[in-house]
Amino acid sequence: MERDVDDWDGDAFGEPASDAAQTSVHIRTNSRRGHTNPLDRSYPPVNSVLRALHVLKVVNTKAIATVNSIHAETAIPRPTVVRMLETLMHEGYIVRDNMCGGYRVTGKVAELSAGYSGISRVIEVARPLAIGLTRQIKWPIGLGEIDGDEIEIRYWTGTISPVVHTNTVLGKRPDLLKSAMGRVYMAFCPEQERERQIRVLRKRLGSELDQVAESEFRHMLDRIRRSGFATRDPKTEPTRMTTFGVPILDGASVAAVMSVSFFTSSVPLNSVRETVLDPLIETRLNIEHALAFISTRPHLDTSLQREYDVNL
Amino acid sequence: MERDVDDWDGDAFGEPASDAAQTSVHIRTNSRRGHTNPLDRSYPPVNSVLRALHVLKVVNTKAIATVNSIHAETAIPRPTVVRMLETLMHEGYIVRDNMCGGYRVTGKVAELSAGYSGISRVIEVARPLAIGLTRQIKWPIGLGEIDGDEIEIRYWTGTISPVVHTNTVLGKRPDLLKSAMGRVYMAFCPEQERERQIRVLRKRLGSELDQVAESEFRHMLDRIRRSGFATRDPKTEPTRMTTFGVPILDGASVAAVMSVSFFTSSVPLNSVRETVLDPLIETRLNIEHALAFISTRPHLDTSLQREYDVNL
DNA sequence: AGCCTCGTTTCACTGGATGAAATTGCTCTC
DNA sequence: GAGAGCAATTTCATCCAGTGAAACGAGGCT
Repeated sequence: MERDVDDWDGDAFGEPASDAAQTSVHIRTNSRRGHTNPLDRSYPPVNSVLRALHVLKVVNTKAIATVNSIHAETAIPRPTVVRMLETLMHEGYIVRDNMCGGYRVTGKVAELSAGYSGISRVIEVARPLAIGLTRQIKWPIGLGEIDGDEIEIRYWTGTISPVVHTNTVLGKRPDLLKSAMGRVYMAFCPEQERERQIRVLRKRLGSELDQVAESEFRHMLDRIRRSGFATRDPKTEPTRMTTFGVPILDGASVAAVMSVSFFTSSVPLNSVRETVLDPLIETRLNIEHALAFISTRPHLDTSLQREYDVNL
Repeated sequence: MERDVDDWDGDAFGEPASDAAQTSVHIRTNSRRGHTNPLDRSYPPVNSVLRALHVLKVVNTKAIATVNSIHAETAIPRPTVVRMLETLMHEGYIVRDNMCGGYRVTGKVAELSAGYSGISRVIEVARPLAIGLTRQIKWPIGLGEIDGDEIEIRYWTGTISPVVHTNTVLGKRPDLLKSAMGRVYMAFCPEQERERQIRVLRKRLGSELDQVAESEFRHMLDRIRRSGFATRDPKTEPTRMTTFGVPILDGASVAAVMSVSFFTSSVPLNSVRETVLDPLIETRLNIEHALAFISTRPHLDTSLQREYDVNL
């Protein structure tokens, strides 16, 4: 489809249109400047795919669905409804069952939504807040998650930060000992997980992590828990920058970790707390509130909905 | 595709092939005899739909997916991968985000699997057990769920019962006062729900449910809770048959209700317990165990999986 | 038995889906 | 900074996959 900046209302996504978007410059998926336009497309949608998804959605809203009831609700011709159903049956997401008198979804549909329970959900919630914070303080925000014995950085607002000219940090894997994200994860993760990770560190580092070093590390973690944030070891690269990290907690688990980096020389020491750290902590709290909200709101559960006594 | 009975291994579904299936007779979705063959198809699967589902499944398995990583895992050509991704973006299930360096699923994917949480899940678990019971005792088994102020029958093995020649009971809506399913629901549902349903009954029946009748009803529910099963009021149709109902509990909630019906005159009174009721109760316990098992088993959660310390 | 509804099957039609090739943009190394 | 390599996107000729009206058959209801 032809790209038209007027089709995109920046305010609809809680963020003003960037210069790049306003001038209809297409931002690629791996672009390091600007941000992708949610309405950008290279192709028209594939019609049969739209239909199959529509049929699947409708079958999910009914206990038992029939060809006729799906046709009535979707306006798709009956032979096409049958074709879509049989394609979904082929993949195991739906079964046809005359003992039910229709079609129903199977447990296998879980694989079509399982990915949302992880970092995708945190990013979806955190994204507008992180973008807002970068617009406010200029410095880039990162989001990462534990992956084995390292943190993997999954999100970074550096593409819209006016002070960022460096390469990306997406995909980078900061360690658990010296990085801000790693340290804050170790401080706030469940104790059993922390002990397990420390055993892994002992095994990997050998004499580099002797009893004295380990004791110092544990005391550092205590201080981080009390203060609520971690700092990257200043002897590690990039040495001209400071990085703070805070946890994103979802209940008792560390759903993600968040960081901010800035040139040490460009922020007066006595105002770091006010201009960088406190806004970071406030954004963390907002993200956690939003996560808690979507965890407790009523989910789409048709049986619950139908049991309500409707008083008109 | 051409139907070939040899392609279907009845044992794979825990049930022997019926005569109808063995002779390749096609059983329709609304057929009242025999059972549908899971491998029966009128059309070949739609290729673009298969690809889109495959792409969606793969994106769900990754935190952040790229065109190249999806191509590597699916063997789908890159332009086609982009086409499928953009179709899924069109429906809101996936977003492209250069701040993540790739594509990720959104919370909207929940609507592709939400339907499984209800009666579909109970039927999926209960189906082989109910079929086994009908094969054992000959009589048809029904499964229903509460829908507003009535039970809706969602499943019935009458299509394979050798003693059933009547019309179907699928879609029938037995009431909460006199039917076996309704009474057992009222006995075992949470107290708040029971009181709400009784208020609805008072409103609807007026003087037909005076204080004496209501008190008798409550005492009956007490007896049903103690005995573990309900019986249909013998004065209601079909009068020549007896129906027993038991609850299917999932935790504290009544996930479904299950019933068996038989000709009263064809089962000696002194052997009803042994030949009909006890097998029904045993099947109920097996279904509940299976439901509990799938509720607690580890779900597909990629972040949890990746955190395990792999000791090779 | 007759009529209506639902589910399935047929098959002529055509434009939508395809993917190799080209192009463009990004990453990494020296 | 330059250049090679890789990733993402775009182009467009091709053709058969997806379509759905019509027909058919099975099931429901009176």
